[in-house]
Amino acid sequence: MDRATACNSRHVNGRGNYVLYWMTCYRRRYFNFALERAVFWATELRKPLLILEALACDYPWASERLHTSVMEGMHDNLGTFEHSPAAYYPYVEPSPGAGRAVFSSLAKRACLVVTDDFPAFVIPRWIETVATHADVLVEKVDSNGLYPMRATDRIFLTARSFRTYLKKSTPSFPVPDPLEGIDLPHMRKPNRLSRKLPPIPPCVPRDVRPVPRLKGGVNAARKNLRKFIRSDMKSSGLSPYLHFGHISSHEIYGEVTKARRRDSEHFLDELITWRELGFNMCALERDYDKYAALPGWARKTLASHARDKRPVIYTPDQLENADTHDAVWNASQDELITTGRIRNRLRMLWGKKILEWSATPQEALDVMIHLNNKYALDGRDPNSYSGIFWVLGRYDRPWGPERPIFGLVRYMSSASTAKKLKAESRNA
DNA sequence: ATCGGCTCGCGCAA
DNA sequence: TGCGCGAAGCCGAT
Repeated sequence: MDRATACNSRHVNGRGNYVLYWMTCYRRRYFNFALERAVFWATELRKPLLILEALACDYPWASERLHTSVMEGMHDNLGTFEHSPAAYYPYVEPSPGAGRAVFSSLAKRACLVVTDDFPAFVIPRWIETVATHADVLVEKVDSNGLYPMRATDRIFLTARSFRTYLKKSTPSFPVPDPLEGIDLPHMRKPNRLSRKLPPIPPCVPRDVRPVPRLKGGVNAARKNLRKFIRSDMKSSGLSPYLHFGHISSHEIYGEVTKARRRDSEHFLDELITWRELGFNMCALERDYDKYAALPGWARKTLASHARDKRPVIYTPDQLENADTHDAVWNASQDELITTGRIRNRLRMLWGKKILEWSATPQEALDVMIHLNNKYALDGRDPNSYSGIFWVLGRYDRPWGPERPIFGLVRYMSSASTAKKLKAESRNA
């Protein structure tokens, strides 16, 4: 299986009480290779399966908004795992650090730990810490996309070459429901765990409000998928669900293909080529979120314009508060703050202007990462980093004429973006 | 409304 | 070695 990776060289403890699935990113029952793997181990060892869906409270950019989405997903999962052969427990960390003790006491009694292999944000560090301290085997499993992200060690620099590579590879699919028809021993409720969801802990910052119109969880995800396929196939709105793992790209691919719509090609390219291109970068490039990982031509051309006079410079605070002279840009930043998303076309303009209005490209990068991770429901994801770095030249090519600040990095203007948006809404 | 040129990396044909 | 082509553009010429 090219989706499972051992994270330490410890052994499976056949005398453990259960197999522990530490669910951190694929927060779902269905189409989940990691859960499938955990079920395999539990069956093999004839042990109960304990699923711990964990939510920390002190990771960077933790907010009421993100907690709400994840906990809505937990609420759905309480339903989906009810009457299943596995023991499912949501765990919402009540205060900073509390989760460590709970996790390590659970891991002590486990035969092994299976967890989600996610290549970005804090997850790789968490897995490393746990793998170092655990007394048993820790396995991470890749259920991110149709193609295993570690099947190659080549970092792809253009979508075109990645597309050609994918055409030559074979996608692999998890079973729709890994718990169907499975018989496992039952287990007693572990201490300190409960099937009830607590309120959002007081330590979670309240400054980024939830988005009631965009409910998290597998039920809302599937509802949105059905609606998307029934309608125009233009903007799916599925990226927050993909990010939290409330739905898998395998299921989306399956449903879209089943519908046999002729206009689905663009969407599938976005879902597969572009989405998995981002996972390829994060999985294989250690510095995926650092300025230094930009392509050489982009760094070179931006450097040669580093000392260009900026007609306007806004501070990170002014940008965050949507306090610029540009109405189109302010609207996109407002949209990000209130809805947790920016529409596709505006998203790129949003970044290009941050580059134009920051003292240096490095500062622009910092601001983009901060604002996107803080407010976007689908932030902190390989795809976010693709979008942000695209602004600075990643996956793009040079475009003349050479301009101030941008050099040969593609430029965008608010006026023509606004014009295109208007034309699009007229056609709709 | 549509077209080419701006410029680089990659894959493929030769 | 050369050629065509590429997520989201812009600008000026027709």
